[in-house]
Amino acid sequence: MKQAIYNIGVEDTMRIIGGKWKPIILCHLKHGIMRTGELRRAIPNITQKMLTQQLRELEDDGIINRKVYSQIPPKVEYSLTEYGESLNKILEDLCVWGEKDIERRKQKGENIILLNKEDVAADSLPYAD
Amino acid sequence: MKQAIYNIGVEDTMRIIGGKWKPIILCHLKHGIMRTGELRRAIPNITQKMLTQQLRELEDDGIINRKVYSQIPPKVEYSLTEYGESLNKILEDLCVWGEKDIERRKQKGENIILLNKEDVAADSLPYAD
DNA sequence: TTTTAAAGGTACTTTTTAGTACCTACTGCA
DNA sequence: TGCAGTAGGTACTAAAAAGTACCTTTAAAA
Repeated sequence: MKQAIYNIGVEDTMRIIGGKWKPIILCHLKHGIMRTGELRRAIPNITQKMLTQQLRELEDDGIINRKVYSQIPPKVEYSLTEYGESLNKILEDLCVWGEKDIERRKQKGENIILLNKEDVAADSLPYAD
Repeated sequence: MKQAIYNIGVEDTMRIIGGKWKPIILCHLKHGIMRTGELRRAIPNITQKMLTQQLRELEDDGIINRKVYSQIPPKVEYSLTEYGESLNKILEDLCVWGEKDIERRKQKGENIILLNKEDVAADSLPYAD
């Protein structure tokens, strides 16, 4: 059995949700169940390979569920596990912080664009400013 | 001027605080001012090069301050900017989630160790490696 | 006189991560 | 008949990130 040694908790968190695609995948899944194709369309530029690979790792870490329907053509649904949902607040905060940061940089004259503010559910979320 | 396009806020957040070392550096700096050497001792295994490089990038993104004292030998202090402090809650949550996750995995029999629950830390102590 | 400590620079190499291209199976539809 | 949609797998390559080794400056201490 291989041993894992961490110096600080955040190392473990980042091992699990870090990288280029995992935070994005999780930020979509926190809204509910999604099929593979939905995720692929929701995440422009991700390849089938990277999507599947990242989903497998998240599944192995107990963050997401993979539900396979035995039918043709195949149907697979992904969702956060109960444990994965313990990340909901963090994921939301990460999204919102980024949205505000982009807004801030835009104000400063940077050429920066956010395509989907899909996350905010704007009317239900009071901005603490 | 180069253009930055994001599909979702979390992409920007991760660009700024993601990677192997930045979350760790920031989790230390959220406790207050630290000198370069303190950070180096607090983060075992980080090299001088990576430390400086990551600190520069965080500075460029407006997250941390770099205060240079004109003296020999040199003295440089790093701290979160006011803007950087808007990440405090997120950083704390990332740390705590990881600590709990490590505890959970340990209970499940995984061979996993957390050396410093850094929030009680004497994080300026020189650790032998 | 040599060494140490401080902070950091730079060229180069290695490792890790991500991307490309092409493959599977099955069924319905035009 | 042949292609689209669905959810993958796999070998190989490219790019990004991180690591190694060695360099600088200066004052004080050994």
